[in-house]
Amino acid sequence: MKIGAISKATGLGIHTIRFYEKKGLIHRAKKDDSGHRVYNSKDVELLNWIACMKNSGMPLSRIENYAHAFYSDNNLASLNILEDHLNKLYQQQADLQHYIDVTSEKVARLKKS
Amino acid sequence: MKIGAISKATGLGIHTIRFYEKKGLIHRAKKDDSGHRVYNSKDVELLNWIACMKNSGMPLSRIENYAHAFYSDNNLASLNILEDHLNKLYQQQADLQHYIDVTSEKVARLKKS
DNA sequence: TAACTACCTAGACCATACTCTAGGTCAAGA
DNA sequence: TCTTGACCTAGAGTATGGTCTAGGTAGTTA
Repeated sequence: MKIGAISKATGLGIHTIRFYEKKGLIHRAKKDDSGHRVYNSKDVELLNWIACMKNSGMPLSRIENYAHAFYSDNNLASLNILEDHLNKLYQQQADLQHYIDVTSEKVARLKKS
Repeated sequence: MKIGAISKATGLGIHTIRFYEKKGLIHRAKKDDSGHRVYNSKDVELLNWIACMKNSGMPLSRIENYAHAFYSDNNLASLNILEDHLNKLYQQQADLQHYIDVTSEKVARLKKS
């Protein structure tokens, strides 16, 4: 699987994947005889997780921690990071609920006036 | 009320408030005899809303639309923007729930292994 | 063989949203 | 009067996260 294929599989752009590699977010991919990057299903799995975490607002610096744990096959470390992430998502959920409440209230007030 | 006071009142930095003014997000403030910006309670209200919308992920370009409606005292326009914003918040809520589900599942799986 | 496509590298460029600096004014307190 | 602190302007610098360009290689297709 080359970069174009994994790009399609994960929804991340080719430039973005190379950018993540350059940043150290993902490991330097193995290259085939032509010097083209080669990916496997584990890479797809990781990049899909990266996309998921990114979309839920995790900064790349934190995603990098998760990626390191993922590569080290250190389930405990991965678990810690994911639980931490989950807590952040719950916090986000609470904040979001607050913004929804405040905004709904304002909408209701405007509708009455 | 000068810029330092409104900064404390809204939690936005002094530089940030001047930056918002420069961007056209908020109106150019009136100046006193010393050339210092003067704010009133309506400005506090708007800046608090801006902070709220910003924290819930609205880009400044969209916040600007709301600010224009706010200044024009056009309740209908404000209402439209706020309802639109509310819909985006609900969408965010659904997305967030999805990320929570997926992450919880992964956490549960890791705990079993 | 020529064109076409996907890939490569290094590095420039972009958008967003600040954040700070330099150099200066002004009013009040010691 | 001198110093301190809050303010001013214009513009430079920073952080994040991409996105694109130039110039080139390699394999496949007409």
